[in-house]
Amino acid sequence: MGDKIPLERIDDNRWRIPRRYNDAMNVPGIVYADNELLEMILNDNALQQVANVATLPGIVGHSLGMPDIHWGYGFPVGGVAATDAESGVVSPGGIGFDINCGVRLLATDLLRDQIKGSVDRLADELYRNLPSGVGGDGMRLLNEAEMREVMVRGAEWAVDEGYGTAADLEVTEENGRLAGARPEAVSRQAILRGMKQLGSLGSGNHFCEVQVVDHIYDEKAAEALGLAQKGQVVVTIHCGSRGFGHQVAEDYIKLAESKQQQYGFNLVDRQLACLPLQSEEGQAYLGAMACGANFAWANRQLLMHGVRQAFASVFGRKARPKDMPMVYDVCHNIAKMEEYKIDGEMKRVCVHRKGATRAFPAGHPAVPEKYRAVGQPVLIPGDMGRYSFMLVGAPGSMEQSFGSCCHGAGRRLSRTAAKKAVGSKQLIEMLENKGVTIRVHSKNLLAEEAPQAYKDAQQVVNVVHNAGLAQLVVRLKPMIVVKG
DNA sequence: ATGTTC
Repeated sequence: MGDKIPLERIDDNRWRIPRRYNDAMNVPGIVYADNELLEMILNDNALQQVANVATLPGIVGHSLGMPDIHWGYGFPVGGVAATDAESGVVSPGGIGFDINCGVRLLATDLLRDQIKGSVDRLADELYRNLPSGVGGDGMRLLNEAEMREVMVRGAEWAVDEGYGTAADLEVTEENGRLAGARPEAVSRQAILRGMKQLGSLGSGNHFCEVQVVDHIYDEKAAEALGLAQKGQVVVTIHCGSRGFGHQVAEDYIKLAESKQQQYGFNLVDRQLACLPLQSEEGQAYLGAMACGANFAWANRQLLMHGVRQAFASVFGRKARPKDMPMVYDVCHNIAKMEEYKIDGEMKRVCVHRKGATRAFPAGHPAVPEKYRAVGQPVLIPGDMGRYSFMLVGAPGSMEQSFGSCCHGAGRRLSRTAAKKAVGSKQLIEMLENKGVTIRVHSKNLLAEEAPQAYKDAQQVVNVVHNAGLAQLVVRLKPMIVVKG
Protein backbone atom coordinates (compact mmCIF):
# COMPACT_ATOMS: atom_id res chain seq x y z
CA MET A 1 0.00 0.00 0.00
CA GLY A 2 1.19 3.48 -0.79
CA ASP A 3 3.96 2.18 -3.06
CA LYS A 4 4.29 3.83 -6.40
CA ILE A 5 2.30 1.81 -8.91
CA PRO A 6 4.39 0.77 -11.93
CA LEU A 7 2.59 1.70 -15.12
CA GLU A 8 3.55 0.36 -18.53
CA ARG A 9 2.38 2.32 -21.50
CA ILE A 10 0.59 0.12 -24.04
CA ASP A 11 -0.39 2.88 -26.48
CA ASP A 12 -1.85 6.41 -26.50
CA ASN A 13 -4.95 5.31 -24.63
CA ARG A 14 -3.93 2.30 -22.53
CA TRP A 15 -1.72 1.61 -19.53
CA ARG A 16 -0.91 -1.69 -17.85
CA ILE A 17 -0.41 -2.35 -14.16
CA PRO A 18 1.79 -5.48 -14.25
CA ARG A 19 1.20 -8.33 -11.82
CA ARG A 20 4.67 -7.86 -10.38
CA TYR A 21 3.33 -4.82 -8.53
CA ASN A 22 1.70 -7.02 -5.94
CA ASP A 23 2.05 -10.78 -5.36
CA ALA A 24 -1.64 -11.01 -4.59
CA MET A 25 -2.71 -9.83 -8.05
CA ASN A 26 -4.25 -12.68 -10.03
CA VAL A 27 -4.36 -10.68 -13.27
CA PRO A 28 -2.76 -7.47 -14.57
CA GLY A 29 -4.66 -4.20 -14.55
CA ILE A 30 -5.40 -2.07 -17.61
CA VAL A 31 -6.38 1.57 -17.44
CA TYR A 32 -7.76 3.59 -20.35
CA ALA A 33 -6.54 7.17 -20.36
CA ASP A 34 -4.63 9.75 -22.35
CA ASN A 35 -1.74 11.59 -20.69
CA GLU A 36 -3.86 14.36 -19.23
CA LEU A 37 -6.55 12.08 -17.81
CA LEU A 38 -3.88 9.82 -16.38
CA GLU A 39 -2.48 12.76 -14.41
CA MET A 40 -5.90 13.31 -12.82
CA ILE A 41 -6.30 9.61 -12.16
CA LEU A 42 -2.94 9.44 -10.41
CA ASN A 43 -4.07 12.25 -8.12
CA ASP A 44 -6.78 10.25 -6.42
CA ASN A 45 -5.20 6.84 -6.02
CA ALA A 46 -7.87 4.99 -7.98
CA LEU A 47 -5.15 2.87 -9.62
CA GLN A 48 -4.47 1.31 -6.23
CA GLN A 49 -8.08 0.12 -6.32
CA VAL A 50 -7.61 -1.32 -9.84
CA ALA A 51 -4.68 -3.32 -8.45
CA ASN A 52 -6.71 -4.33 -5.37
CA VAL A 53 -9.57 -5.63 -7.54
CA ALA A 54 -7.03 -7.75 -9.44
CA THR A 55 -6.57 -9.80 -6.26
CA LEU A 56 -10.19 -11.02 -6.18
CA PRO A 57 -10.64 -14.80 -6.16
CA GLY A 58 -11.41 -16.07 -9.65
CA ILE A 59 -10.88 -12.79 -11.51
CA VAL A 60 -10.07 -13.40 -15.19
CA GLY A 61 -8.61 -11.29 -18.00
CA HIS A 62 -7.72 -7.90 -16.55
CA SER A 63 -8.89 -5.60 -13.79
CA LEU A 64 -10.01 -2.63 -15.89
CA GLY A 65 -10.20 1.10 -15.27
CA MET A 66 -12.10 3.36 -17.64
CA PRO A 67 -10.95 6.94 -18.39
CA ASP A 68 -13.56 8.37 -16.00
CA ILE A 69 -12.21 6.26 -13.13
CA HIS A 70 -12.07 7.72 -9.62
CA TRP A 71 -11.94 6.53 -6.02
CA GLY A 72 -14.91 4.46 -4.87
CA TYR A 73 -15.98 1.98 -2.20
CA GLY A 74 -13.55 -0.94 -2.61
CA PHE A 75 -13.74 -0.94 -6.39
CA PRO A 76 -13.04 2.28 -8.25
CA VAL A 77 -15.96 4.02 -9.92
CA GLY A 78 -15.22 3.39 -13.59
CA GLY A 79 -14.06 -0.16 -12.90
CA VAL A 80 -14.80 -3.41 -14.70
CA ALA A 81 -13.94 -6.89 -13.42
CA ALA A 82 -15.02 -10.34 -14.60
CA THR A 83 -14.92 -13.36 -12.30
CA ASP A 84 -15.15 -17.02 -13.26
CA ALA A 85 -18.73 -18.30 -12.89
CA GLU A 86 -17.54 -21.52 -11.25
CA SER A 87 -14.58 -20.53 -9.11
CA GLY A 88 -15.09 -16.77 -8.79
CA VAL A 89 -16.89 -14.37 -6.47
CA VAL A 90 -19.32 -11.51 -6.58
CA SER A 91 -18.39 -8.41 -4.59
CA PRO A 92 -21.36 -6.18 -3.68
CA GLY A 93 -18.99 -3.20 -3.44
CA GLY A 94 -18.06 -3.92 -7.06
CA ILE A 95 -21.56 -2.99 -8.13
CA GLY A 96 -21.81 -0.09 -5.74
CA PHE A 97 -24.47 1.45 -3.53
CA ASP A 98 -26.69 2.68 -6.33
CA ILE A 99 -27.66 -0.59 -7.98
CA ASN A 100 -28.64 0.03 -11.62
CA CYS A 101 -27.81 3.64 -11.59
CA GLY A 102 -28.32 4.34 -15.27
CA VAL A 103 -29.20 6.73 -18.05
CA ARG A 104 -32.25 7.02 -20.28
CA LEU A 105 -32.60 9.22 -23.32
CA LEU A 106 -35.81 10.37 -25.00
CA ALA A 107 -35.96 12.06 -28.35
CA THR A 108 -38.53 14.71 -29.22
CA ASP A 109 -39.96 16.06 -32.46
CA LEU A 110 -39.08 19.60 -31.32
CA LEU A 111 -36.22 21.87 -32.29
CA ARG A 112 -34.38 24.27 -30.01
CA ASP A 113 -36.04 27.31 -31.56
CA GLN A 114 -39.51 25.87 -30.95
CA ILE A 115 -38.98 25.63 -27.20
CA LYS A 116 -36.90 28.79 -26.72
CA GLY A 117 -39.89 30.86 -25.59
CA SER A 118 -41.10 28.18 -23.15
CA VAL A 119 -37.90 27.29 -21.33
CA ASP A 120 -38.92 28.66 -17.93
CA ARG A 121 -42.37 27.10 -18.05
CA LEU A 122 -40.92 23.78 -19.15
CA ALA A 123 -38.31 23.89 -16.38
CA ASP A 124 -41.01 24.61 -13.81
CA GLU A 125 -43.25 21.86 -15.10
CA LEU A 126 -40.44 19.28 -15.14
CA TYR A 127 -39.42 20.26 -11.65
CA ARG A 128 -43.03 19.94 -10.48
CA ASN A 129 -43.49 16.53 -12.15
CA LEU A 130 -40.25 14.90 -10.99
CA PRO A 131 -39.99 14.50 -7.22
CA SER A 132 -36.44 15.02 -6.01
CA GLY A 133 -34.25 15.57 -2.99
CA VAL A 134 -32.51 13.39 -0.44
CA GLY A 135 -35.01 11.04 1.17
CA GLY A 136 -37.72 12.36 -1.11
CA ASP A 137 -40.86 10.33 -1.75
CA GLY A 138 -41.76 9.26 -5.27
CA MET A 139 -44.63 9.76 -7.70
CA ARG A 140 -46.31 6.56 -6.68
CA LEU A 141 -46.59 5.00 -3.24
CA LEU A 142 -46.61 1.22 -3.46
CA ASN A 143 -48.25 -1.41 -1.34
CA GLU A 144 -46.32 -4.59 -0.61
CA ALA A 145 -47.84 -6.58 -3.45
CA GLU A 146 -46.95 -3.82 -5.92
CA MET A 147 -43.45 -3.56 -4.51
CA ARG A 148 -43.01 -7.27 -5.12
CA GLU A 149 -44.12 -6.83 -8.74
CA VAL A 150 -41.67 -3.98 -9.21
CA MET A 151 -38.81 -6.08 -7.81
CA VAL A 152 -39.58 -8.97 -10.16
CA ARG A 153 -40.85 -7.22 -13.29
CA GLY A 154 -39.23 -3.79 -13.27
CA ALA A 155 -40.19 -1.46 -16.11
CA GLU A 156 -42.58 -4.08 -17.47
CA TRP A 157 -44.76 -3.55 -14.39
CA ALA A 158 -44.64 0.20 -14.90
CA VAL A 159 -45.80 -0.13 -18.51
CA ASP A 160 -48.70 -2.36 -17.42
CA GLU A 161 -49.66 0.39 -14.97
CA GLY A 162 -49.88 2.94 -17.77
CA TYR A 163 -46.44 4.56 -17.54
CA GLY A 164 -45.21 4.48 -21.12
CA THR A 165 -45.55 1.74 -23.71
CA ALA A 166 -44.20 -1.65 -24.70
CA ALA A 167 -42.01 0.09 -27.30
CA ASP A 168 -40.07 1.64 -24.40
CA LEU A 169 -39.19 -1.83 -23.10
CA GLU A 170 -37.70 -2.86 -26.43
CA VAL A 171 -35.10 -0.13 -26.08
CA THR A 172 -34.25 -0.78 -22.44
CA GLU A 173 -31.27 -2.94 -21.42
CA GLU A 174 -32.69 -6.35 -20.39
CA ASN A 175 -36.06 -4.98 -21.56
CA GLY A 176 -36.23 -3.31 -18.17
CA ARG A 177 -36.53 -6.63 -16.38
CA LEU A 178 -33.46 -8.51 -15.14
CA ALA A 179 -34.15 -12.23 -14.67
CA GLY A 180 -33.41 -14.02 -11.42
CA ALA A 181 -34.94 -11.49 -9.03
CA ARG A 182 -35.45 -12.91 -5.53
CA PRO A 183 -37.68 -10.65 -3.41
CA GLU A 184 -37.27 -13.04 -0.46
CA ALA A 185 -33.57 -12.19 -0.45
CA VAL A 186 -34.37 -8.49 0.11
CA SER A 187 -34.57 -7.14 3.66
CA ARG A 188 -37.75 -5.74 5.15
CA GLN A 189 -35.98 -2.45 5.66
CA ALA A 190 -35.08 -2.17 1.98
CA ILE A 191 -38.65 -2.96 0.94
CA LEU A 192 -40.06 -0.31 3.27
CA ARG A 193 -37.69 2.28 1.85
CA GLY A 194 -38.53 1.30 -1.73
CA MET A 195 -42.30 1.45 -1.28
CA LYS A 196 -42.12 5.23 -0.84
CA GLN A 197 -39.57 6.12 -3.50
CA LEU A 198 -40.66 4.83 -6.89
CA GLY A 199 -40.67 7.66 -9.43
CA SER A 200 -38.17 9.99 -7.79
CA LEU A 201 -34.91 11.53 -8.93
CA GLY A 202 -33.10 11.61 -5.60
CA SER A 203 -30.05 13.77 -5.27
CA GLY A 204 -26.30 13.89 -5.90
CA ASN A 205 -25.39 13.65 -9.55
CA HIS A 206 -28.87 12.48 -10.57
CA PHE A 207 -30.78 14.76 -12.87
CA CYS A 208 -33.18 15.29 -15.70
CA GLU A 209 -31.80 17.44 -18.50
CA VAL A 210 -33.35 18.92 -21.61
CA GLN A 211 -30.57 18.94 -24.16
CA VAL A 212 -29.97 19.81 -27.80
CA VAL A 213 -28.18 17.79 -30.45
CA ASP A 214 -25.11 19.95 -30.89
CA HIS A 215 -22.78 17.92 -33.05
CA ILE A 216 -23.18 14.79 -35.16
CA TYR A 217 -20.14 12.52 -35.50
CA ASP A 218 -21.77 9.62 -37.29
CA GLU A 219 -24.74 10.38 -39.59
CA LYS A 220 -25.70 6.78 -40.20
CA ALA A 221 -25.77 5.83 -36.52
CA ALA A 222 -27.50 9.10 -35.57
CA GLU A 223 -30.16 8.34 -38.18
CA ALA A 224 -30.70 4.84 -36.77
CA LEU A 225 -31.05 6.27 -33.27
CA GLY A 226 -33.48 8.99 -34.38
CA LEU A 227 -31.05 11.78 -33.46
CA ALA A 228 -30.01 12.97 -36.87
CA GLN A 229 -31.18 16.57 -36.69
CA LYS A 230 -28.88 19.28 -35.37
CA GLY A 231 -30.83 21.45 -32.92
CA GLN A 232 -33.18 18.58 -32.03
CA VAL A 233 -34.41 18.62 -28.43
CA VAL A 234 -33.85 15.48 -26.33
CA VAL A 235 -34.23 14.62 -22.65
CA THR A 236 -31.78 12.66 -20.51
CA ILE A 237 -32.68 11.07 -17.17
CA HIS A 238 -29.86 9.91 -14.91
CA CYS A 239 -31.07 8.07 -11.82
CA GLY A 240 -30.95 4.74 -10.01
CA SER A 241 -32.64 2.63 -7.35
CA ARG A 242 -32.67 5.30 -4.61
CA GLY A 243 -32.75 4.21 -0.97
CA PHE A 244 -33.95 0.75 -2.00
CA GLY A 245 -30.81 -0.26 -3.88
CA HIS A 246 -28.70 1.49 -1.28
CA GLN A 247 -30.21 -0.65 1.47
CA VAL A 248 -29.75 -3.85 -0.55
CA ALA A 249 -26.09 -2.96 -1.08
CA GLU A 250 -25.54 -2.12 2.57
CA ASP A 251 -27.21 -5.35 3.72
CA TYR A 252 -25.07 -7.56 1.49
CA ILE A 253 -21.83 -5.68 2.09
CA LYS A 254 -22.35 -6.35 5.79
CA LEU A 255 -23.19 -9.99 5.12
CA ALA A 256 -20.13 -10.43 2.91
CA GLU A 257 -17.87 -8.82 5.51
CA SER A 258 -19.13 -11.25 8.13
CA LYS A 259 -18.32 -14.24 5.87
CA GLN A 260 -14.77 -13.40 4.78
CA GLN A 261 -13.13 -15.53 7.42
CA GLN A 262 -15.46 -18.46 6.85
CA TYR A 263 -14.59 -18.51 3.15
CA GLY A 264 -10.90 -18.06 3.87
CA PHE A 265 -10.71 -14.78 1.96
CA ASN A 266 -7.98 -12.51 3.17
CA LEU A 267 -8.43 -9.53 0.89
CA VAL A 268 -6.18 -6.50 0.72
CA ASP A 269 -9.12 -4.18 1.45
CA ARG A 270 -12.13 -5.14 3.57
CA GLN A 271 -14.34 -3.10 1.23
CA LEU A 272 -13.70 -5.76 -1.42
CA ALA A 273 -15.69 -8.23 0.72
CA CYS A 274 -17.12 -10.85 -1.62
CA LEU A 275 -19.16 -14.05 -1.78
CA PRO A 276 -18.52 -17.14 -3.92
CA LEU A 277 -20.81 -17.13 -6.95
CA GLN A 278 -21.58 -20.77 -6.23
CA SER A 279 -22.62 -20.09 -2.61
CA GLU A 280 -26.16 -19.53 -1.36
CA GLU A 281 -25.13 -16.07 -0.11
CA GLY A 282 -23.62 -15.13 -3.48
CA GLN A 283 -26.75 -16.24 -5.29
CA ALA A 284 -28.93 -14.40 -2.77
CA TYR A 285 -26.99 -11.20 -3.44
CA LEU A 286 -27.46 -11.58 -7.21
CA GLY A 287 -31.18 -12.18 -6.66
CA ALA A 288 -31.50 -9.12 -4.42
CA MET A 289 -29.35 -7.07 -6.80
CA ALA A 290 -31.76 -8.00 -9.63
CA CYS A 291 -34.60 -6.62 -7.49
CA GLY A 292 -32.64 -3.38 -7.11
CA ALA A 293 -31.98 -3.27 -10.86
CA ASN A 294 -35.65 -3.82 -11.64
CA PHE A 295 -36.69 -1.12 -9.18
CA ALA A 296 -34.37 1.32 -10.96
CA TRP A 297 -35.79 0.49 -14.39
CA ALA A 298 -39.33 0.98 -13.08
CA ASN A 299 -38.16 4.22 -11.50
CA ARG A 300 -36.79 5.62 -14.75
CA GLN A 301 -39.95 4.46 -16.54
CA LEU A 302 -42.11 6.54 -14.16
CA LEU A 303 -39.77 9.52 -14.40
CA MET A 304 -39.91 9.37 -18.20
CA HIS A 305 -43.71 9.35 -18.00
CA GLY A 306 -43.47 12.52 -15.89
CA VAL A 307 -41.25 14.10 -18.52
CA ARG A 308 -43.66 13.26 -21.34
CA GLN A 309 -46.53 14.75 -19.33
CA ALA A 310 -44.58 17.92 -18.62
CA PHE A 311 -43.84 18.44 -22.33
CA ALA A 312 -47.45 17.72 -23.25
CA SER A 313 -48.75 20.21 -20.75
CA VAL A 314 -46.37 23.00 -21.77
CA PHE A 315 -46.79 22.50 -25.49
CA GLY A 316 -50.56 22.01 -25.29
CA ARG A 317 -50.87 18.55 -26.73
CA LYS A 318 -51.52 14.99 -25.70
CA ALA A 319 -48.67 13.06 -24.07
CA ARG A 320 -48.19 10.71 -27.02
CA PRO A 321 -45.11 8.51 -26.55
CA LYS A 322 -44.58 8.49 -30.30
CA ASP A 323 -43.90 12.24 -30.20
CA MET A 324 -41.24 11.57 -27.57
CA PRO A 325 -39.83 8.16 -28.45
CA MET A 326 -37.40 6.64 -26.04
CA VAL A 327 -33.98 6.05 -27.64
CA TYR A 328 -32.37 3.81 -25.03
CA ASP A 329 -31.89 3.09 -21.33
CA VAL A 330 -28.57 1.69 -20.17
CA CYS A 331 -27.32 0.73 -16.76
CA HIS A 332 -23.86 1.50 -15.36
CA ASN A 333 -23.84 -0.15 -11.90
CA ILE A 334 -24.52 -3.87 -12.09
CA ALA A 335 -23.16 -7.41 -12.26
CA LYS A 336 -24.15 -9.61 -15.20
CA MET A 337 -23.49 -13.23 -16.08
CA GLU A 338 -22.08 -13.15 -19.63
CA GLU A 339 -19.76 -15.18 -21.88
CA TYR A 340 -16.45 -14.04 -23.33
CA LYS A 341 -13.48 -15.55 -25.08
CA ILE A 342 -10.63 -15.54 -22.58
CA ASP A 343 -7.24 -17.02 -23.53
CA GLY A 344 -8.87 -18.60 -26.58
CA GLU A 345 -11.64 -20.29 -24.67
CA MET A 346 -15.30 -19.27 -24.10
CA LYS A 347 -15.92 -18.68 -20.45
CA ARG A 348 -18.98 -17.79 -18.42
CA VAL A 349 -18.18 -14.89 -16.10
CA CYS A 350 -19.77 -12.46 -13.71
CA VAL A 351 -19.01 -8.99 -15.14
CA HIS A 352 -18.95 -6.32 -12.44
CA ARG A 353 -19.64 -2.92 -14.01
CA LYS A 354 -19.29 -0.15 -11.47
CA GLY A 355 -19.56 3.19 -13.16
CA ALA A 356 -19.12 1.39 -16.46
CA THR A 357 -21.61 1.08 -19.30
CA ARG A 358 -22.37 -1.99 -21.35
CA ALA A 359 -21.22 -1.32 -24.93
CA PHE A 360 -22.20 -4.26 -27.13
CA PRO A 361 -21.23 -3.89 -30.79
CA ALA A 362 -23.34 -4.16 -33.94
CA GLY A 363 -24.70 -7.64 -34.53
CA HIS A 364 -24.85 -8.63 -30.85
CA PRO A 365 -28.16 -10.42 -30.14
CA ALA A 366 -28.77 -8.32 -27.00
CA VAL A 367 -28.85 -5.13 -29.10
CA PRO A 368 -32.45 -4.18 -30.02
CA GLU A 369 -33.25 -5.15 -33.58
CA LYS A 370 -33.70 -1.56 -34.74
CA TYR A 371 -30.13 -0.75 -33.63
CA ARG A 372 -28.54 -4.11 -34.46
CA ALA A 373 -26.73 -2.75 -37.53
CA VAL A 374 -25.10 0.14 -35.64
CA GLY A 375 -24.54 -1.22 -32.12
CA GLN A 376 -25.97 -0.75 -28.65
CA PRO A 377 -26.56 2.88 -27.70
CA VAL A 378 -24.18 4.04 -24.97
CA LEU A 379 -25.28 7.12 -23.02
CA ILE A 380 -22.56 9.17 -21.40
CA PRO A 381 -23.76 12.09 -19.32
CA GLY A 382 -21.16 14.80 -18.85
CA ASP A 383 -21.50 17.72 -16.49
CA MET A 384 -24.36 20.20 -16.42
CA GLY A 385 -22.38 23.05 -17.99
CA ARG A 386 -20.70 21.41 -20.95
CA TYR A 387 -22.11 18.40 -22.81
CA SER A 388 -23.20 14.78 -22.83
CA PHE A 389 -22.66 12.12 -25.50
CA MET A 390 -24.33 9.28 -27.30
CA LEU A 391 -22.07 6.52 -28.59
CA VAL A 392 -22.66 2.99 -29.83
CA GLY A 393 -20.75 -0.08 -28.70
CA ALA A 394 -17.80 -1.17 -30.85
CA PRO A 395 -16.21 -4.61 -31.45
CA GLY A 396 -13.18 -3.72 -29.30
CA SER A 397 -15.33 -3.89 -26.17
CA MET A 398 -15.85 -7.62 -26.66
CA GLU A 399 -12.12 -8.23 -27.12
CA GLN A 400 -10.81 -5.90 -24.43
CA SER A 401 -13.30 -4.88 -21.76
CA PHE A 402 -16.02 -7.50 -21.30
CA GLY A 403 -18.43 -5.51 -23.46
CA SER A 404 -17.97 -2.33 -21.41
CA CYS A 405 -16.87 1.29 -21.64
CA CYS A 406 -16.93 4.47 -19.52
CA HIS A 407 -20.06 5.91 -17.87
CA GLY A 408 -19.60 9.64 -17.56
CA ALA A 409 -17.16 12.47 -17.08
CA GLY A 410 -15.87 11.16 -13.78
CA ARG A 411 -15.23 13.21 -10.70
CA ARG A 412 -12.11 15.38 -10.59
CA LEU A 413 -12.76 17.11 -7.24
CA SER A 414 -14.20 15.54 -4.11
CA ARG A 415 -17.59 16.82 -2.97
CA THR A 416 -15.99 18.92 -0.27
CA ALA A 417 -13.33 20.29 -2.60
CA ALA A 418 -16.03 21.19 -5.14
CA LYS A 419 -17.99 23.13 -2.52
CA LYS A 420 -14.87 25.06 -1.63
CA ALA A 421 -14.18 25.85 -5.27
CA VAL A 422 -17.53 27.45 -6.10
CA GLY A 423 -20.63 28.85 -4.36
CA SER A 424 -24.07 27.77 -5.50
CA LYS A 425 -25.28 31.29 -6.29
CA GLN A 426 -22.21 31.98 -8.40
CA LEU A 427 -22.66 28.61 -10.10
CA ILE A 428 -26.30 29.25 -11.02
CA GLU A 429 -25.30 32.60 -12.50
CA MET A 430 -22.50 31.02 -14.47
CA LEU A 431 -24.90 28.40 -15.88
CA GLU A 432 -27.55 30.99 -16.78
CA ASN A 433 -24.88 32.95 -18.63
CA LYS A 434 -24.15 29.83 -20.63
CA GLY A 435 -27.83 29.49 -21.49
CA VAL A 436 -28.53 26.67 -19.02
CA THR A 437 -31.72 27.07 -16.97
CA ILE A 438 -31.64 25.27 -13.66
CA ARG A 439 -34.19 24.11 -11.10
CA VAL A 440 -32.67 22.51 -8.06
CA HIS A 441 -34.14 21.05 -4.87
CA SER A 442 -31.20 21.84 -2.62
CA LYS A 443 -28.97 24.75 -3.61
CA ASN A 444 -26.65 23.60 -0.88
CA LEU A 445 -25.72 20.45 -2.73
CA LEU A 446 -25.50 22.01 -6.16
CA ALA A 447 -21.84 23.08 -5.93
CA GLU A 448 -20.83 19.45 -5.40
CA GLU A 449 -21.98 18.86 -8.97
CA ALA A 450 -20.37 21.94 -10.52
CA PRO A 451 -18.78 21.43 -13.94
CA GLN A 452 -15.41 22.19 -12.35
CA ALA A 453 -15.86 19.11 -10.15
CA TYR A 454 -15.79 16.88 -13.23
CA LYS A 455 -13.32 15.87 -15.88
CA ASP A 456 -14.07 16.97 -19.40
CA ALA A 457 -16.45 14.33 -20.76
CA GLN A 458 -15.20 15.05 -24.28
CA GLN A 459 -11.73 13.86 -23.31
CA VAL A 460 -13.18 10.75 -21.67
CA VAL A 461 -15.28 9.69 -24.64
CA ASN A 462 -12.42 10.40 -27.03
CA VAL A 463 -10.37 7.77 -25.20
CA VAL A 464 -13.01 5.02 -25.42
CA HIS A 465 -13.63 5.98 -29.04
CA ASN A 466 -9.93 5.83 -29.92
CA ALA A 467 -9.46 2.60 -27.97
CA GLY A 468 -12.24 0.98 -30.02
CA LEU A 469 -14.61 0.31 -27.11
CA ALA A 470 -17.40 2.52 -28.46
CA GLN A 471 -17.96 4.98 -31.30
CA LEU A 472 -19.08 8.58 -31.00
CA VAL A 473 -22.49 9.33 -32.53
CA VAL A 474 -23.75 12.69 -31.26
CA ARG A 475 -22.89 15.38 -28.73
CA LEU A 476 -25.62 17.01 -26.63
CA LYS A 477 -25.64 20.42 -24.98
CA PRO A 478 -27.69 21.13 -21.86
CA MET A 479 -30.57 23.66 -21.92
CA ILE A 480 -32.52 22.84 -18.76
CA VAL A 481 -31.24 21.01 -15.68
CA VAL A 482 -33.58 19.64 -13.00
CA LYS A 483 -31.83 18.22 -9.94
CA GLY A 484 -32.27 17.01 -6.39
C1' DA B 1 -25.03 7.30 -4.27
C1' DT B 2 -27.58 7.78 0.65
C1' DG B 3 -33.87 8.77 5.67
C1' DT B 4 -25.67 12.29 3.62
C1' DT B 5 -23.45 9.89 11.56
C1' DC B 6 -27.82 2.66 11.83
